[in-house]
Amino acid sequence: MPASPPTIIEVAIPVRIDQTFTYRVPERLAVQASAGKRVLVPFGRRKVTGYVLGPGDAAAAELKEIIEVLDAEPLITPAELAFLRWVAAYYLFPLGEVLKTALPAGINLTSRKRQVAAADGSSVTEEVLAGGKRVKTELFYRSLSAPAGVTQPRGRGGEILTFLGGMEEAPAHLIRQRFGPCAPQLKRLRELGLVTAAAREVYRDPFREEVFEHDTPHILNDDQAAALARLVAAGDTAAFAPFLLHGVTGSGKTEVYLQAIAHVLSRGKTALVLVPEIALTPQLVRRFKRRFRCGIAVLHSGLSDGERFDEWRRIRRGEAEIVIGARSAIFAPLERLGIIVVDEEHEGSYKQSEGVRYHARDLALVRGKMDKAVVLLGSATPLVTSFHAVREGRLGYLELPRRVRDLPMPAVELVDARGKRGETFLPPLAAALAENLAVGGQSLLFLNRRGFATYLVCQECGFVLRCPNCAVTLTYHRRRERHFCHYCDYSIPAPSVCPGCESPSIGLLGRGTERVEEEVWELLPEARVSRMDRDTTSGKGGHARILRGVAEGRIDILIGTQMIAKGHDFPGVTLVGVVSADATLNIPDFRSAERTFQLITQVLGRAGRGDAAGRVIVQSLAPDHYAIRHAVSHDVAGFYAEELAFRRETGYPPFAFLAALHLSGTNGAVVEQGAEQAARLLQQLKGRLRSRVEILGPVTSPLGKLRGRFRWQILLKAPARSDLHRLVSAFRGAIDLPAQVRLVIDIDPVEMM
DNA sequence: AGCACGCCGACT
DNA sequence: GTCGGCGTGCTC
Repeated sequence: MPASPPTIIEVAIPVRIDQTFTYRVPERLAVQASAGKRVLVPFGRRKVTGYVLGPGDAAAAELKEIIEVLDAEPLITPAELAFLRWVAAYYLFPLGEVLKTALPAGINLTSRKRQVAAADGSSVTEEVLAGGKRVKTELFYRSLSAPAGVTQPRGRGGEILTFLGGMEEAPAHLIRQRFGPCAPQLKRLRELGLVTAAAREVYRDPFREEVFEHDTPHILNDDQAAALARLVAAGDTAAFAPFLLHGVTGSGKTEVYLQAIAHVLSRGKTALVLVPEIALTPQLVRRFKRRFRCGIAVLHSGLSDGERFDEWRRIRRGEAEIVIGARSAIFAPLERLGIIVVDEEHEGSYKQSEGVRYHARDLALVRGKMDKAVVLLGSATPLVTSFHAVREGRLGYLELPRRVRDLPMPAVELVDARGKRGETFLPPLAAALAENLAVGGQSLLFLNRRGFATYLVCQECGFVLRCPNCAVTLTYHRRRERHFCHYCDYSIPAPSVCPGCESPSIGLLGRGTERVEEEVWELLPEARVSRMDRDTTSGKGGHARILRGVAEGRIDILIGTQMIAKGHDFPGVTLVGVVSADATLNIPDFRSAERTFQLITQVLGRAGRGDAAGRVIVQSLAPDHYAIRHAVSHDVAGFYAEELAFRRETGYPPFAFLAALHLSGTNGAVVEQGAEQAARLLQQLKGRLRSRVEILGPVTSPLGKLRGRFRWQILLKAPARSDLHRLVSAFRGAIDLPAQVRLVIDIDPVEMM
């Protein structure tokens, strides 16, 4: 006998409360209200969208009735729900919020209270239901044989008719694109009975306009072929199989992704490709569209809500076999998932730091394990934790040690800049820039700091210009004649005298890309110079404009921040100069050496053209530091060995697990009290649980005050993940902070295998 | 996260 | 005298 439909259901609501809710289902909705669908429910004084988890327990509390079932079919499968439950439990975030994050934005209905002017002039509060993305429809035109007595119209109407005659049918946007605004003509054609129009559901496709030429798989070199063979073998076992694809820059990792995915598709499975940032998706999508004729969907935050909803629906319906997207694409509703590729797995942008604080790189491994898929982490500079997992045998190792066509690694010259802080270009770099310009080569200059000068200091009284909201110095931007806070965007006009003592002897110290640009003008006035950083790429297509300039040879020297180190191909670049390799080395973070090594290695990989290895000059104030030494000698294994020794000694990941509790608020004293209260509770719980977690703090966050909020943090270090998780969960259940103090729990992303 | 209730400062 | 600031509590 079939189970009778539940009359009581458990519902997850997207609010910051760590509990689910139970509702009654009226008889008329009983059959429809199944797990995975959305329901509109009364919640407090408003109506909100919730997610049905399954049958509920008749609790003691009085239950409200659901108002409506919003979906005909479930939005998520039981397997997806299991994954999202894992995410909620692991990151200590309410399941309803996790579900909302995983689903396309803007689909939910909520009631809002609004002040509405009444007829008599007074105002009344009115409840309005808002939200809910709809499917988009478009008119499709089709030509008919002309009815008797109707002559073919002249002018634009006739042109359109001829155009339609040559094809089955055409959507309105295509006609508009070819003929410009033509609504009156189309209306006339319909009235004459020469065309018919039918509304049809369409997808808002971000790549609609483009046509793609096909290409065929490239021939692999021996390393690529060996890597592919292992991926193919793993794919055929249909078991969870995680790999690190460690390939030097230019070694052809993407071609391995493409062919591994082709194999997965041939087995009737699907593929998910994660990329670190939106700017890199178009070029990758084009490469995929040229190779594959199956459905490819794109998911990232740069799409409009409508586009994202449509891409999501295509995937949900099984119309896309490949999904390419940024971190949130880890939640893509792909079924029969065969492979997850995480490109540039070391990139920090895989970490979501608002709302649900997940790490997509880690979740790829979790989801891959649940779905029995191959997980392929690709990088030229893998995370230290990934490298360690390889050594422990938890991650398969695929190596591409050579560049395609056996292009040699660039020759790197390390220049000791100690005692020469005032000089932007030491003689070797200045000479190399001039030589390269003379022979018509392109150069890249890398400095990971934007603006002109890092800070303003008074030579008279020692005053340093700082942000009133954040504990950082203000960076001087010459073009805009202002000092900016790079954390909160606060700015003030550049003062001409010291704001403290009014002395005119103020100095601008520390250099950024803007100043490097100026100094290149002075050094090489005939060079065509451009700069690429957040200040010059802010507008729409700002990225593309500069990249095109370089590609078309209109730029001799490109100066940039880490933007130029990542992903983009600069095929004509024969010289790379690192102005100061140390800018990122001294930030107070145990990962700063790792980040510096990765950044330098990535930027070195930009050198080389055709079959010629490029030339690289690295200026450094710390030429003996192991991160810089190993980066310039391309000694990846050497760096990891030293970094792992350092991590072992200091007790950082992968030899310990971390969590951070961030407390913030506008009242410093209250936040500090909250932090102390939290630390005391942690100590108590630690004793009770006999936990081996180390509790550091409370301490003020590195930035103390950020964007006007006071910040304190408590760091937790544990030898085992389970230990850490038990303590933090217990803490979260027990803590009762004043409402002004906001608590954010950051479970540090470390290896998940 | 909203949303309303509630209790203290500067305004028509 | 009220408008409105945000501190506090609640949501099946």
